[in-house]
Amino acid sequence: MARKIGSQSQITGPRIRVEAERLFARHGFAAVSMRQIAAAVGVQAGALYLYTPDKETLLFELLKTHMDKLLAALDAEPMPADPHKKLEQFVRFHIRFNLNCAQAVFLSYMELRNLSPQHFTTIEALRRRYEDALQAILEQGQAAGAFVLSDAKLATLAIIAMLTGVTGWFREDGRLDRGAVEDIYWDMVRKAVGA
Amino acid sequence: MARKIGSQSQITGPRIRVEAERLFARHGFAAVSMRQIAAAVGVQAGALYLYTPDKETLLFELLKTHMDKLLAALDAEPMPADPHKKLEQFVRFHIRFNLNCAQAVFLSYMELRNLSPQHFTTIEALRRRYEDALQAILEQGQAAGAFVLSDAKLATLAIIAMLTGVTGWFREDGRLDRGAVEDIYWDMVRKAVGA
DNA sequence: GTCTATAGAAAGATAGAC
DNA sequence: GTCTATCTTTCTATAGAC
Repeated sequence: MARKIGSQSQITGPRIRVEAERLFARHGFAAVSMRQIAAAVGVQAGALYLYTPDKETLLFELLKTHMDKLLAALDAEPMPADPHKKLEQFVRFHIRFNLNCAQAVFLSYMELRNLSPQHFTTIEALRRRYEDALQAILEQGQAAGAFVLSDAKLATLAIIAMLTGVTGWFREDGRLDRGAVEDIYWDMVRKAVGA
Repeated sequence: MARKIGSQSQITGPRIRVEAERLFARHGFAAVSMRQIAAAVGVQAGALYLYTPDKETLLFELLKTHMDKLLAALDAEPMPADPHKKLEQFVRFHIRFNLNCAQAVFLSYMELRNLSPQHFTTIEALRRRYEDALQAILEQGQAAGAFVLSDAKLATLAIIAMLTGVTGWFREDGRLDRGAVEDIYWDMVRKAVGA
C-alpha cells in the first residue's frame, strides 16, 4: 500500500492542533478519537504521538495556548484611564476576541473537566487572571463614583457570562454584524453597571 | 457468585436516571460508560437495557424531562400584568429553578451535540419556547414604554446567558445565599433593560 | 516523520440462565 | 428483573519497518 514520504513536521504539528480544536469543539473531547483527528489531518493515528504524549495533553496545550493568547491580547489593548471608556474597551475586546476564536472559547468553558488536576489548576489560574482584570475595572469605577454596583464580583461573572454567550449564536451572515452586536451589548452592560 | 433477586423496577428506573444525570454532568456524556452508570446504581451493565434502548436515548430522556419540567414550572408561575413585575418574576424564577437542578441545566446546554438530529430538534424546540417567553415579556414591556431596549432578541439571549451562568459558580455555603443572588441579578437586569 | 501492524484495554449491546 | 458471559467494535498507545 502507498505511504507518504518526507518530513512534514512543520506542517503537521499546527494542523493537528487546528483539527483537534475543531473536532473537540464540535463533538466534545471524549467523543473524538485519535483516529478521527489523524484522519482529518491526513496522517495515521500513530503519527500523532510524535507531537503529543497523549490525548489529554493535546487538549491542555490547546487551552493553554488560547488562554495565553487571550491574556496577551488583553495586555496589548490600549486602556483609557476613564472607567467608563475602560469598561467599554473591555466589553468590545471580549466580544471581538471571542468571536475570532469561538471554538477555543467553547473548549475553555466546556472541557476543563477533562483535564488532569494539575492541568486544570493551570488553566483555572489563567481564567481567574482574566476575570480579575474585569473586576478591577469595575471596582475602580465604583470607587471613582462612575458605576453603581451591588456586588463587583457578581457583576464580573454576570458580564463575562453574558458576553461569552455571543459565541453560541453569532453567525457571520446573520441579522447583525459584529460591530452592531458590540454596540448593543455595550449598551446593556453600560446600563447594568449604572454608568 | 451471589446475585440479587426480585423485582426492583420501581426503584431502579429512577435511580438510573439520577445517577446518569449526575455522571453525565460531572464527566460528560461521552466520557461516561454504561458500566459506570450501572455500578453507581448497583446493577450490572446489561440490566440498564431494560430501561433504555441505548445510551443516547437515556441522555435524551433526561433532557426532555428537564425541559418539560422547566416549561411546566414557568407556566405555573404567577405572572403579574405589569411588565416590570413580570420581568422580575421571570428573573427570580430562572435563577431559583436552575439552581434546583444545576446538573440538568448544565447537560441541557452542553450535551445537545451528542443527541441524534431528531432528538436534537425536539429539545431545541423546547428551549426556543422558553426563550420566546422571555422575549415576549421584553417586547411587551418595550411596547408599553416600560423598557428601553436596542434589540429584544439579543437582550433575551444576553439575560438568559447571564442568569444561567449562576449555576456555574453558586455554592450553597458561599458568601451569598440564593435570595441575595436573586436580588443582585435582578438589579442588574432591571438596569440593563432601562427599567 | 510517517507508515503498517498490533498489543491490551474498554466500550455498547445482546443472549440465555435463574 | 437481574445476573453472568460474551460478541463485536473501537479505543489509546506502542513497536518496528521504511
